Amino acid sequence: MSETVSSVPGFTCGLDVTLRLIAGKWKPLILYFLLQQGPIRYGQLKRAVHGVSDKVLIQQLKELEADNVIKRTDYQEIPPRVDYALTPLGRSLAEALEPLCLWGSQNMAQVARIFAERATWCEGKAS
Amino acid sequence: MSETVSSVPGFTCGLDVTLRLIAGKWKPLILYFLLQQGPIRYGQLKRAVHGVSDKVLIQQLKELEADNVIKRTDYQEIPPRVDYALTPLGRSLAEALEPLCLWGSQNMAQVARIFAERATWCEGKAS
DNA sequence: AAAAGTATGCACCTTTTGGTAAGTACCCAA
DNA sequence: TTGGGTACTTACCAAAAGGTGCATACTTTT
Repeated sequence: MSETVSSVPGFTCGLDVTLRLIAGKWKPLILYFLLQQGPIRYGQLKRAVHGVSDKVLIQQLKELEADNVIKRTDYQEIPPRVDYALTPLGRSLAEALEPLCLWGSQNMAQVARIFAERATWCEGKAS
Repeated sequence: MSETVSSVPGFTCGLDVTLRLIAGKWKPLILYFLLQQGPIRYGQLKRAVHGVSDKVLIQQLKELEADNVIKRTDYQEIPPRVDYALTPLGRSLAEALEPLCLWGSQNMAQVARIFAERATWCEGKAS
């Protein structure tokens, strides 16, 4: 940990490496849904990832593609038909996210209570 | 996935639950270092989490404590001596992060190349 | 008396991030 | 001719997030 493998970014540990690669509110969810349902169309992915805007989804898809985490296939049709899929690198990364999916599913009730308390706490501050 | 367990936040899936709980640039790293070295002092934690400011570290520690993810122990001494440790909930969450640590360590070289290309690409845009 | 150390607070600021709104291109259907 | 659908672009903007700089309290050390 006292030496970094690469000088480009100063990674502090393995977790730092991964987090920087998937930094972006929607990227982990994009990978998750591509793992579950991929390859899928742009529109289908947008519906799966609730709440994201076109502008940001496209932006983060471009970044993931540039980083060789996902693969984009344009069928050159009209209307446009484009598929997104995980690369081998992306697949291994998405699989590493699975324990977080499992953890969230198993602890959903407790986390919901935590968020309810957060809401109460924020309301208290607002007054 | 069409029904959410709780109405407080509209979770889309288990991963969404987890990501929202640890949303914050430094939180995953805080959990990671507490798992590796905990319980530890504030100063030691700050050194382990490279680059974070006091203001933000304290803020995110407060949030994690409020969410029952970590536990803070003030020994009421002068100079101040404060320990931070994982709660059982926090420990299980930190353990779910371990595959991401492993993935990052195993793919560090390739990710470093990705970041190098990003730098090249950004330089191109800057000119 | 001044400095050091530890953990933390706070006002203000900069940067980052995600979103809105309007637009594009082109074929097909109405 | 107009509207719909798909995937995507772009200018501008608001909110969120993280950081800076200075300060606090108190004991011990110099």
